[in-house]
Amino acid sequence: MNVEDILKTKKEIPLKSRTLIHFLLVNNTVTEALSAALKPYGVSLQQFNVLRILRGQNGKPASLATLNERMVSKMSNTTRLVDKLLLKGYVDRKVCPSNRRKVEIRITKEGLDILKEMDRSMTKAEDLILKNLSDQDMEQLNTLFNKF
Amino acid sequence: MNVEDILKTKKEIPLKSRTLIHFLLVNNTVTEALSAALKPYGVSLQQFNVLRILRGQNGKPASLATLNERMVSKMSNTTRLVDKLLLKGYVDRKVCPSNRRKVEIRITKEGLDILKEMDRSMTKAEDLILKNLSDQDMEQLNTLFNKF
DNA sequence: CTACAACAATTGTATATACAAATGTATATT
DNA sequence: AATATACATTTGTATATACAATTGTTGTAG
Repeated sequence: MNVEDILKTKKEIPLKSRTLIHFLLVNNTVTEALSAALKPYGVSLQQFNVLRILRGQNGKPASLATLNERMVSKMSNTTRLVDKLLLKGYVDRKVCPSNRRKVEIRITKEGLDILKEMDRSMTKAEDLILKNLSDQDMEQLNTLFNKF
Repeated sequence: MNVEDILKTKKEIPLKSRTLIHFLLVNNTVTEALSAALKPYGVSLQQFNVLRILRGQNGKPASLATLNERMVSKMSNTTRLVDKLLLKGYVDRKVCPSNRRKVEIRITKEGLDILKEMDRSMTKAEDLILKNLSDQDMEQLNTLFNKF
């Protein structure tokens, strides 16, 4: 993926701008591929993310605030995001008995099952996205990403 | 920005997943910073992008299809995106006389002026986002991004 | 114990995005 | 010329996201 080709410009783009534009372009291909992998399951990347976080809790419930901390996007979504997962039966939500301001969210058996299937699909997508990168390339990327 | 810290997990994450998660995390910080820089001007990143493309046309009009090709996201937005810019007076749209299916979109004087201001603000944001990266780091990133 | 601040989640509203269907125009086929 | 096909954009609809305001609950100071 060459930036100048895509932007169809002859002018040289300053290194910083070029890097960020390139970043955003790659982001699109990445998120498109990942979303496509989840499409058969009818969940968004964010919803998948929440399911994974809940699985990582190993039965312990998570509050909305906890989810939000671990996720990337904003709070206001989280309520409605969980609503969607609830409708699909992948999570379970109840008021926390010790602090009624909080809610306890858990992944259901059904959620765990479907998540396992999604994992397979996601792994395939990841392999495809990263097929041209060596392990060393990825290590390098991670090192560079740490500088952001 | 360390991935394991953010995800609060003890388990080692496979290299590929780790790389992609890290990528998405960086994407959030990047887009947040860039959007924030544009906020005072009341335009989204996409709108800014369109204005830049139009400036790059040097007076030549662009059709929606052209914009769409140069942009990253999807067509359906583009009509409405241009609507917004039109409302703000930053662009001008008329039916193409030689092919009435097409539209000719141009950036206005006002658009050019405001774009110049935005550029300053964006450059500052870029500097901030990339403050920990050397030129060599960025070159490396660009090389790696070419593999996607 | 009352009033007030802080907390956790939800709701409202506006805007953005994705995908499919529809509109209007041009080109090609017969 | 009439019809079908392809093209370029627009519109409809559902969903996603951002930000502010609101609700209900808990903790605390007087």
